[in-house]
Amino acid sequence: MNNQEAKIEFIHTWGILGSQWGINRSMAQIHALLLMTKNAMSTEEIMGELQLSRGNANMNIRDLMNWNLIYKQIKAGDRKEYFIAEHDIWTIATRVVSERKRRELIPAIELLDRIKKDELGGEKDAESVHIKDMVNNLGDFLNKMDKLTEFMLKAEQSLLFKLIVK
Amino acid sequence: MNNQEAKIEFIHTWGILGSQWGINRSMAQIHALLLMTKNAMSTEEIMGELQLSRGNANMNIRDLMNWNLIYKQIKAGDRKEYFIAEHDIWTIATRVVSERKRRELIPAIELLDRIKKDELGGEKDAESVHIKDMVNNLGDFLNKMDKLTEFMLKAEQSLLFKLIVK
DNA sequence: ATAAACTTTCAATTTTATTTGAAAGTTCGA
DNA sequence: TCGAACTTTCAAATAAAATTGAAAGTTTAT
Repeated sequence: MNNQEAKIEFIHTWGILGSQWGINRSMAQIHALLLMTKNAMSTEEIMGELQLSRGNANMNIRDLMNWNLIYKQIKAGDRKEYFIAEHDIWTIATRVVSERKRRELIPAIELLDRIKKDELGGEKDAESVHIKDMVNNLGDFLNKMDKLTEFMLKAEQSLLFKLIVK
Repeated sequence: MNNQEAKIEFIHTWGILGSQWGINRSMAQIHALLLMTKNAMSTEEIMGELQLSRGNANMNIRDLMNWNLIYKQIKAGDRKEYFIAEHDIWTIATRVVSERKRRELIPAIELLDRIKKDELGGEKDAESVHIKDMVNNLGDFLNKMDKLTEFMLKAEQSLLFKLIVK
């Protein structure tokens, strides 16, 4: 019945959800914690709040920085590093899309390009033709998806949703 | 330099890619194999081709059927079940989007709805206001994403890409 | 009703991913 | 240059996920 409880519930469940879709629980929870925290937190504070080891906290904080989902913040007269989340949801979304593109889409496109270039032959039997068709179709589709993500990354949030969602 | 080699390379690498983005290797490989195979295959044939145990093959075949990415096919005068992949790339894409929506988006929307309804209080301090704002903004955004996936699922392929990709 | 042909289940095992925490590394002020 | 304050690394431990294969279950033809 108060916002502190809401925050705890959010962090807990976001961790479970994250782990269901392939993001490790610690990373999802650190992100959830920083999302719901207005000000920057130190590694110590994060470790304490989520009961994580130093190594685990450090490694997942670095991962989140690689995703550009959190930033380092320096406080004057303090040697500790503090971390603060990107709080703008549309910015978060574009960062996630851009990272998924880099990890999921690009390697698949590269695979299909390589196969097309190096391996596809001109055999005319039905199975061979099918393979060639599938490689081509899948390659074309993935390139369109790539364009689609580019569009989204360049578009303004309001434009995208006006266009699509009325 | 021939299509059979292309098929083998595709299956192998698709399995690795799949496992990098949270789909288990067996499932990704079975899907790749059936994608690249024109005709339906039996469990035995799949096991043989990919060197999987019966249990593993059976379980991942069932998963792929739950994703609606492969279908059971019965051959007259044969008791074995055969499996064939959905070969149309746009149809595959809509099935994947629809499954990811069900698994990734809906649970997150439900979490935020629940928090909004049951837990958010009216505290006025900066941290509490921040939590409330984030829950609301994230909830709104996820609902828009839900609309976006609905749009994609209803749209024709050509419409979507004409609209977005010129 | 039986048995052969086939599919599904699941406890045990193996593999992979995550987490820990102490040690090594770095930075900075005095 | 030293050492305190802090961050990073990484081998070992733990936890989670995938895989195996034999046993149990199901279906069908006779």
